[in-house]
Amino acid sequence: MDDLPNNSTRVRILDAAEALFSARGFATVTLRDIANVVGMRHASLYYYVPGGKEQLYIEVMERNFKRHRTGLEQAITSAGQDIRTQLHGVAHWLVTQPPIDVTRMHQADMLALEQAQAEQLMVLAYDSLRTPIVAAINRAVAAGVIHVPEPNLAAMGLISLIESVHAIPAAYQTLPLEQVAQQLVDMLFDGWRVR
Amino acid sequence: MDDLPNNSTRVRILDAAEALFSARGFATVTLRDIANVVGMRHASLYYYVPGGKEQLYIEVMERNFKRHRTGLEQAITSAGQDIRTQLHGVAHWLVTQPPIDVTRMHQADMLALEQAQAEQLMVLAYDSLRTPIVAAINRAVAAGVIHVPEPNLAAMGLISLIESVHAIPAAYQTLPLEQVAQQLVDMLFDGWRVR
DNA sequence: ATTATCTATAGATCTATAGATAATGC
DNA sequence: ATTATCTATAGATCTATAGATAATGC
Repeated sequence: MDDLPNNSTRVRILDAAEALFSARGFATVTLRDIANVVGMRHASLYYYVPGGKEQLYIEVMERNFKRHRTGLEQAITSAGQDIRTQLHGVAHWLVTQPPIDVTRMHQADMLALEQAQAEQLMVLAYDSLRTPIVAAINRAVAAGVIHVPEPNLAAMGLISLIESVHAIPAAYQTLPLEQVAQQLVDMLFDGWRVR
Repeated sequence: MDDLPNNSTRVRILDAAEALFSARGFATVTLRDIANVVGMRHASLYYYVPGGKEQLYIEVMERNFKRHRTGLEQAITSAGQDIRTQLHGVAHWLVTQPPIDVTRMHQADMLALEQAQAEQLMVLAYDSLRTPIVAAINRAVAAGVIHVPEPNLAAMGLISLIESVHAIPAAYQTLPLEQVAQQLVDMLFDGWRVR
């Protein structure tokens, strides 16, 4: 990486870009949108990110997923040994982060990138999100506490389920997202079928 | 509605637009993309849809959700009384339809529409998807077969979980989507916790 | 001097419209 | 005559670059 002016302005640009790209995707966000949040003209962004919109997206998403990997690992570790509590920790972490829409990334955003970079980014995304959760699942399966036939599928399904809280319109939000996400986790953990 | 030239070409345009908008969203799809699929110049689309891109999106999505409502109801009805089989029917129906990404719709696509139309469309979306599934849930709850604390949340969560099959890259698709969707339904139905 | 930002603008692309032309139906 | 499609183009917007200007640090 080139570290030209690695100061706080650059971080503010990345933060603004991350929030916007995460919520709305590559095509829907313009450099003007990002510059407006930071409080500068869009041309000035090229001083901090010479590669332009595409580099900005890739850099921001790589940073995002690397942070998610450690964030998820810490959320699970600090939750103790109980798998349900660990999953609540996962839900809490995800809800306090910018939204992740893996389907939109895969089906829309990646089309704007060169294929090699797109594939690399998607691998990073899947690995970062999946690995910590699959590890927690496998430990609980080994302990005989849960039964999960397809841990990889289960981990990505859990992510999608939790992220679906961002589909709820403001008018319907009676509870804080944090609690809704916990309800969704409990639903998946306990299952619909009566016991 | 104006029914100008309500022939098969118009239906082909709507079909192409629906597939593209559903997969990639409003901003990522251009009128050229749609016209290319149909095999005409993008200017010719205005003959069939004078309201342009926005009308096309709204009309296509309204058609989409109305079809989902009846499609889901029929999938559930024709599945018999067993709730698990009914949910497999839901999964089968959804997987054979264009993908639905409610989060992307809510957070990105709706920004391109006028607020009143956006709200109306989102209400139609939620009602069309939720109602048939909530009805099935409530029947099974009344019969004492399942336990679902928040049926509305559960229904939308189920949709998101099933639609997450579209986040799987082609290289990882070892099973047909139909079967993966069924695995996800079973996972939610049975739950992770050992019985 | 260097760093950070701005103005101005080129070039590409997209939506939408106007008007011409070809194909079809009476 | 009407229906269906095309060409050409206006107007808007977006990414990106060039070069000017202001602010900062030695």
